[in-house]
Amino acid sequence: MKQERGRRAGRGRSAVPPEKAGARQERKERTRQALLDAGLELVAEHGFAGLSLRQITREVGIVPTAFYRHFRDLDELGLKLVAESFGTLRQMLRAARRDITDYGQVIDQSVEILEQYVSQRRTHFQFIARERSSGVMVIRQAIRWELRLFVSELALDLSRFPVLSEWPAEDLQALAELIVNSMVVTAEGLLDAGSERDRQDIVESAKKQLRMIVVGVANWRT
Amino acid sequence: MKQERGRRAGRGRSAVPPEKAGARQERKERTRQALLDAGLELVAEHGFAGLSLRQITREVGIVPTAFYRHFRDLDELGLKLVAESFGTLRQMLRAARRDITDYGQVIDQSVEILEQYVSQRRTHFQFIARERSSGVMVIRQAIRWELRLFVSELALDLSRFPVLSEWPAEDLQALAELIVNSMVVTAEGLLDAGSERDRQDIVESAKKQLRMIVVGVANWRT
DNA sequence: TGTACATCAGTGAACGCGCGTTCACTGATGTAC
DNA sequence: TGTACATCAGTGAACGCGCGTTCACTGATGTAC
Repeated sequence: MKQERGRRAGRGRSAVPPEKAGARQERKERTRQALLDAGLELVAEHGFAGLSLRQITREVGIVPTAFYRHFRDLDELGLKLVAESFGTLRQMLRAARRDITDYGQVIDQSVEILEQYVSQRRTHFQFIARERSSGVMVIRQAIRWELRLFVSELALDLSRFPVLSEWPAEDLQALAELIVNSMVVTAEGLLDAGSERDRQDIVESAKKQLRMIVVGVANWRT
Repeated sequence: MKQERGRRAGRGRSAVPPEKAGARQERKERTRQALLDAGLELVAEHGFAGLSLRQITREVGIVPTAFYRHFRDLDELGLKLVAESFGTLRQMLRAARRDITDYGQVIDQSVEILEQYVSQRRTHFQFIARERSSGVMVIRQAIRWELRLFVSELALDLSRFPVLSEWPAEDLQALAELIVNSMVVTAEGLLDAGSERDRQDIVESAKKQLRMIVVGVANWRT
């Protein structure tokens, strides 16, 4: 997490590493990403409202004032984290489109993909789950907006299923919302799961819930 | 929100109001409730993590140090707010048990009761929705725990429906979870709704989703 | 009913702390000739 | 290839601010006689 530069800070006159190689721009980009990573990590611990600029720069190993070379303020960093996190969500949706071929196993496979992504990109899911309802207005609104887009994208995917191809847009939207909400709650559960047993219970419950929804869908008349 | 005492603070030597009537205990209780109310109000604005003891006491009109006469720290006040908020949720569940008699209208009536409670006890719902996923561990855990209890209570209610009386406990639990999650998300939506139009869309979508779930339930085989 | 003492909710001064932000700076990297 | 100047990521001192918490206090209310 910390850059090697960090350990050197405060020793010599300058914190810039002596190695000649690498463009200035590249190093700036590396620092910027380190700030984003540290921010994400700290949000997972204390929530965005509990985040401090000094804490982030301390983690990265630069002086607090250097933060302003990369972001106007904490909110700007937060919005970048929103974008980054939804990038991961979309990646997951693409993986689902790609990997789910057998419609008979669509539920099990969906939940497994979710499980895999939650464990691999833990902090992104944590960020969205936490800040979706947080007290920091600008972040909350950005997440709500992205989530609405995400629901629409899923609704489009769903319309490709034979059973759903004739459904009115409203119904598809409501269904996609129901699924996304269940997925978000499942992800939150997985993030908080204390044991392997917890994890399996949550996965089983999520599958059961999706199955109920699918049974509802199969028998639905608008 | 402010007690009349508040406006007098800082004028005379003592902030205690001159009126003789009322036991000391009663006045203490009034201050305590004023602290809880002010806390709830401020959480709705900035989230619990953005709450400050000084802000609360300023709102109530007492000096910061007097806070300690009522609560050990902010967390203790927060936990009281969790209890208070779930009191409202249980009251709503009782209202549903009492008022829903026609099973044909169970969905419309449930959503209407939710709508009514959300608008009447706005801050309690806001508190639960916000802090359920917040970065403040002790509050988050308390809410999770209460929410799990609440799901079990609903599962018990559901088991009284003829269609569900033969369901295994696991399935009932999963169904109750699905319903509670949808309700929580619906409540969050209602809290954020900007216009009457928004509100109606959310209500319609919630009803549609519950109907899908009910159709699923009617055709369910474990 | 009156008096002497105990209780305790609220006071106000004081503290040390971490915060975000400003500012003039430094020195390695980049560029023009 | 060498020199002179520009750029700019990171520095470090300084600021004012609101915070939680401590402490000894005050004076209205409560109680015992």
